Amino acid sequence: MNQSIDDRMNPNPGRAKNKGCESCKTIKFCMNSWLDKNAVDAMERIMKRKVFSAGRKIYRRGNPSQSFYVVQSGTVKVERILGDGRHYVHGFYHSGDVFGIESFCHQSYCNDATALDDTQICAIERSQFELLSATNPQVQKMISQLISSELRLIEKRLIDRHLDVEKQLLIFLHDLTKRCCESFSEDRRFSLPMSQYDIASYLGVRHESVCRALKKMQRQGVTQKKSKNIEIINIDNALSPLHL
Amino acid sequence: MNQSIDDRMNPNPGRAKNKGCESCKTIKFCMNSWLDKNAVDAMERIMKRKVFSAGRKIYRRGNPSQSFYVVQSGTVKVERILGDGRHYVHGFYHSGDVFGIESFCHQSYCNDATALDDTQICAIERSQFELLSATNPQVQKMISQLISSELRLIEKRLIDRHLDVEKQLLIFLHDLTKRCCESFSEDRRFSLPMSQYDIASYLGVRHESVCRALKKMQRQGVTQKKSKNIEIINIDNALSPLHL
DNA sequence: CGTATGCTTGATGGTTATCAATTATGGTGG
DNA sequence: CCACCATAATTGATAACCATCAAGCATACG
Repeated sequence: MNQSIDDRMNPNPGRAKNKGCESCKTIKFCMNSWLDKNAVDAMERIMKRKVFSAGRKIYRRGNPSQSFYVVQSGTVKVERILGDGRHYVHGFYHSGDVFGIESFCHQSYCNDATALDDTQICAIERSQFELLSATNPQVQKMISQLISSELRLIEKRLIDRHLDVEKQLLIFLHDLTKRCCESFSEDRRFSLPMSQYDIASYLGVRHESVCRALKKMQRQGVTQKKSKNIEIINIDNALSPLHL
Repeated sequence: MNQSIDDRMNPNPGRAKNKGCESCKTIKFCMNSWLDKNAVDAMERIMKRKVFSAGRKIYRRGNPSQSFYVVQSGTVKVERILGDGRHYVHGFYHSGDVFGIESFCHQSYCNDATALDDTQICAIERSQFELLSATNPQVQKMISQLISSELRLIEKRLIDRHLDVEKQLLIFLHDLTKRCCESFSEDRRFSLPMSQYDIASYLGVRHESVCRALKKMQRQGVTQKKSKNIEIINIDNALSPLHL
């Protein structure tokens, strides 16, 4: 409850040079894939690149929701603390993901957003975005599509929540692998950017359960761990009975 | 799996006379509350009223999602059958609710929609709606707001899913009371439009658990049952420790 | 009046929350 | 470079909750 202790809000986040979306590695994931050249150019003019170091807050619940964001590199955790003290993780966002959309139709942010890594993001101001959207139907449609994507993701989690912890964790790691490893056939070793506590909050279970499930997967040879890195060995076989 | 047995799709649904939104009892809940007089008139011209009797399908998963809908009276269940055979209930929709929005950004419907009562609805064709939306920023914004509302509801369910069945059921009945009873201070007796199986699918639990929880609430005097009617006696006291 | 569907109840086992305690890890300052 | 601290991860024991299976009852509907 003592906010000042954990107050890591970045008072003056680093600002990266705007090099243009053409040079951005995330362009193939980014919202620009919805848009034609003209719209991309217009979007590019209203995007501001920023850098946050690990642990910094990007926005905070209750602040006016003036922008939404695209992750260029790194990982962002979007969460809030519930009335009963639990942490609810709305989502983890990786390179190419759009976040802050859950608050787009609200005056103020519903969640806190925190950089888990050193993270580069593109900020899009809503006021400028709405000017653009008023004249460009592609841009209009984009925002509905983005909110709709969030809806699908949350609904998927709602449906998966009846599965036992181990299966939920398999699905979580599988999705993470798809996001974090460039190509799926390549190296599947990566370090988990979030803590077991974060994963537990995301899945709605206790951190002890996450720990035990991870251990069990290692014993069964589904994953391997070397220091902080995790490697997915044969997750597909483990997932196949799940009717995904 | 034998679809024809349960094939209750209405081949030729009744069509109610369009009397205009002014005379519609749901106007205070309806999407029209977002819009000014001009936009309401325009919406009114593209809305078609239809009647479905209990058990009829309004749309079906996989069909092209040409319309979305507002409930005038009655109750609509939106659900789909998952890969493992479970029924997942996306939502129940009552007077004034908008449904079909979950499929707005898709080519085809993601779910089946079924009338649980004799139900009157307004259908809004997407093609006509998008023409309207291209020139009217209020209408544009409305669709984002509607999808965003669905997102909030689903997220609420995701968060509540860790609660035990009895608490989830309390919350469910509380929400239902707010929707089904005109004023909250008035009579809180109403008949549940959906089966215990439906409620169980909505909450992601077994129907036996729903039955036991309902019985327990009756024993504790939280609810009373007379034939098919249920009456909420003192749900607020039961809900107060839940930090809602 | 028979059948289908929904509802009810009991017994049992499995999964996870909970509480408690210990070990590892990373970062900080001396 | 090491000692120290805070945080994260681990492990064990126990109890609560719910799924599951099975069987019987109620209700509606033709």
